[in-house]
Amino acid sequence: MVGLPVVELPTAELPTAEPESAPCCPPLVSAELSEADAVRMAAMFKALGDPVRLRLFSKVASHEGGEACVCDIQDVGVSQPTVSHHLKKLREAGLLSSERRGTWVYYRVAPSVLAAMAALLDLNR
Amino acid sequence: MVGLPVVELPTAELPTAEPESAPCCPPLVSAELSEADAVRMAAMFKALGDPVRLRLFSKVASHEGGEACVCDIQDVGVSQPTVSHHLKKLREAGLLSSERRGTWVYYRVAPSVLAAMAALLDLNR
DNA sequence: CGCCTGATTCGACACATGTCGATGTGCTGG
DNA sequence: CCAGCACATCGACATGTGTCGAATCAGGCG
Repeated sequence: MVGLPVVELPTAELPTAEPESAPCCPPLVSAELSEADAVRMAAMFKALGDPVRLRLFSKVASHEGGEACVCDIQDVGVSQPTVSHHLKKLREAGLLSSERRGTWVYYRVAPSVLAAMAALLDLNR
Repeated sequence: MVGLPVVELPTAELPTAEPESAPCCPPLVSAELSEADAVRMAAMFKALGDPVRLRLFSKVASHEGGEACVCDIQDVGVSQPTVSHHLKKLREAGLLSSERRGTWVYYRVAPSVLAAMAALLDLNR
């Protein structure tokens, strides 16, 4: 659980795919961030910086089996298109991944995300 | 340590003298967030969701002695008023506190912030 | 006092973001 | 093949956000 290598964030799985294979999360407090690192990490924080998105992320993360279909989590007080919009943002930020199975689309937390956040805070030092 | 009334984040006020001693963040992945918690936590993430602010935060956090004056950290590629603006945002989000000593204003990371982020990720479970 | 330096505030502006209803797409079942 | 459900995309709109220069405030120093 400890000593994980810094993990890479997809940053986008849409048409706009970039190489962008660099590690995402140097410790936040032990050394000053480079501009490039700051941009990448800020994108992650920004994606979680909306109450609706944070709730959606939490619903997926805490859902049984580690995944949830949209219908399971879409009750967050905004319209269905808006939910879809926010899920897309989370996907583009590399925090969630999606997969269609039959009628439903299932979302799960991207595997390396939590480890990345831990590394970010330098908690496994 | 868990299950207590999560604390209100400042959300405003420049005087910046609030106690702010309790943890702010229920675990993010073990259970679904309430709307109120989501709003509070999202405000925190949002404050870190800008590259300039993230760099400023990192500069303060990693600075020797745990504090830095504005002149030490203002080289982030934007004008000095913009730096001041972002520092204000970080202050309002409860992430930094400031103190004037003579000519200079010193910023430091609010004491409970890092612990709060750790709790948020449920890493001390 | 007057001035210089450090820092915040103000006013303005371009741009990004969150939201909605309407519409489109993909799959299933009759 | 068509009706219907689950999601996604589109277009539009109000609001929020990051940025700047100019003005202002706060201290130190001649």
